[in-house]
Amino acid sequence: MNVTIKQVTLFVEVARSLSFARAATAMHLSQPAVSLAVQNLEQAIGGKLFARSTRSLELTPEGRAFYPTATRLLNDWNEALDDVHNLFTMQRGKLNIAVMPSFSANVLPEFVRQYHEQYPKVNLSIQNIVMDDAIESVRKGRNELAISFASENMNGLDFTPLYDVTFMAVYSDHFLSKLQHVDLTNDWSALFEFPMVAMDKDSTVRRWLDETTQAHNLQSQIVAEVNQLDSLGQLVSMGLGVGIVPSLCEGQMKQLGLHMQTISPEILRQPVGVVTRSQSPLSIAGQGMVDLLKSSLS
Amino acid sequence: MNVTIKQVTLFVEVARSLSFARAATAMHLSQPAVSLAVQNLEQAIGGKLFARSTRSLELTPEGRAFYPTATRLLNDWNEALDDVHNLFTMQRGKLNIAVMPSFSANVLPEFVRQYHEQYPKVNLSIQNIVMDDAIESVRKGRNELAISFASENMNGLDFTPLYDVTFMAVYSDHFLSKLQHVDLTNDWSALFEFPMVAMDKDSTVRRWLDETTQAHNLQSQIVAEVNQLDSLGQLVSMGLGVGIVPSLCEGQMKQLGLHMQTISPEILRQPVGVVTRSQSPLSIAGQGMVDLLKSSLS
DNA sequence: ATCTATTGATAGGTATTAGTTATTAATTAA
DNA sequence: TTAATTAATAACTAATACCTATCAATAGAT
Repeated sequence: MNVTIKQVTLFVEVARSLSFARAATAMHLSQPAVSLAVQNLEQAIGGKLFARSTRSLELTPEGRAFYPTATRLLNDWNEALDDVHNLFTMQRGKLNIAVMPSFSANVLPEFVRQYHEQYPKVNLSIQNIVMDDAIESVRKGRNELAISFASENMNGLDFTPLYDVTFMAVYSDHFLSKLQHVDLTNDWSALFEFPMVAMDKDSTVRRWLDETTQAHNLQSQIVAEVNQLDSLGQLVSMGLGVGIVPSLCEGQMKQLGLHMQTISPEILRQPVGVVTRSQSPLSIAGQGMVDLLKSSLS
Repeated sequence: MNVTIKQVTLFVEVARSLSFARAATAMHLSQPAVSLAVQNLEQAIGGKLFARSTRSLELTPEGRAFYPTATRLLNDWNEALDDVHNLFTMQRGKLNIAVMPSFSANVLPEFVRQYHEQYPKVNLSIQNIVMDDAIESVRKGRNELAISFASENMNGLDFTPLYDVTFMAVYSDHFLSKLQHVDLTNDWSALFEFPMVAMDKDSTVRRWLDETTQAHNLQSQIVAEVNQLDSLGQLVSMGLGVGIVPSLCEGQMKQLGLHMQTISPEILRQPVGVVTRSQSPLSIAGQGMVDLLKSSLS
């Protein structure tokens, strides 16, 4: 016979109440059931835990020695199972995610607030890194998921699109008179007559911009390169030139007193989505994140 | 369904081997049995521990989180049960006993050696106190058993006699010529013609001696009172007088170069035995002690 | 693409175990 | 001595753990 949780539980209950009958009613069992269970436990561990006569019941020295150990075992057991259960019901848990900068600067704060409201016990760790690194961190397993554009190399990764990012022209008062009546929605080439402030060469946004201008045989006059969208906004606001930024940044740019205008959406349109590992299942906390992203961003 | 040890054991085994089939053979079960057990466990804790398809098996994030906890639980469990088992097989254990001085000075050392040889893992704690305190300590539960004479008040205590202690006369060369031809076995009154070294008034041995002399209308000339048998021996060896000591001390006295002679045994004869609590059962280690005492001292 | 081998899930039946009621034995209190 | 209480035992029943047989899915080989 192997020792079971139930046997030890019953031992503790009998030891506590010093009565087989009372322990039985407390555990919703019949008295013989408890009697048998304790007998089996005693046989399994090779000695008596109780000294019993029909009218008196007490622990043997070994029973007395085992009692605190037994309660500790049961407590540990229940606590551990509770912990896993809470993991599933998302009352606890830890979720590591990676987020690309353009998302983190704009949509993320409000989104994190929502997530935390819904899953308050989940410890959320957000890593703010460039797209390629974000995707790589998911591949390596350091983060459970990433929110970013889709990359070319997505071997072993799943991409769940959330929404498409379009790009907008941004400019200051300086260019207002020349641009406010131009319809960039149909033809964005007019934009290339102006000096331009762009992101660094290694930025994904810049790469797409270059590819697209090349494909359309356009020539851009880039007068400044920066490595942050915010810096780009600063330079544009100084009248250095116009810029092309993800529409997500609209709020950010307008705070700098800049004007924004939609450009032909078919040209520069990129899906933003959730990157996860193909084989690895998501944790409950991670699945909750994906669900919330889907419902609140589409 | 309640979570069982077996279920968690199987979870750990499957997680370790990353195969239901291998885990099954390792645990001497069929594959469906393992499958069912893990399913039941998953249902009990409210979520999946494994992400399984027919050709690939891996832990979910929750399963990964639970795995170390599960192994810890199982280790604790087995270790605790081993501990109790060892308590019963006396590979471990602690035994507190009280021993009265006259026993501890003579018989005890060799006896402890025997006990330790037989039960090497038992941590034996010996308290060396006077008879009444020894008995009281058992009543209070501070010691599991005591080796001593029987006391008058033994309410709630059991006394298991081991052997009878007789008393002997002890004297130095100084009294040799006068005593060596006297037959104290039949008539000990001759002893009272000599000055006597005795134990303190509060010693049990002294009390019995006084009671017995009074009952026989004898008059003792006590020239010195000491509180230790060894001191008594010292004074006797200086020729101060004769003494009456438990026969157990024969060796101790002869080492001091003293002579010993049996006195009429019916007069001063006291049973030495094991004192235990009536209701409380003995620990296995304690029972072993009693058994050894019985077999080696009777 | 098709076939084969492998692996986990499912279904149905059986053996084992856990739990039940009824009864007995022992012991204390009246 | 009797009544009441308590744990152990016996005999039976319900629950469940486990087995065999089979199915479904998939990766790798042909």
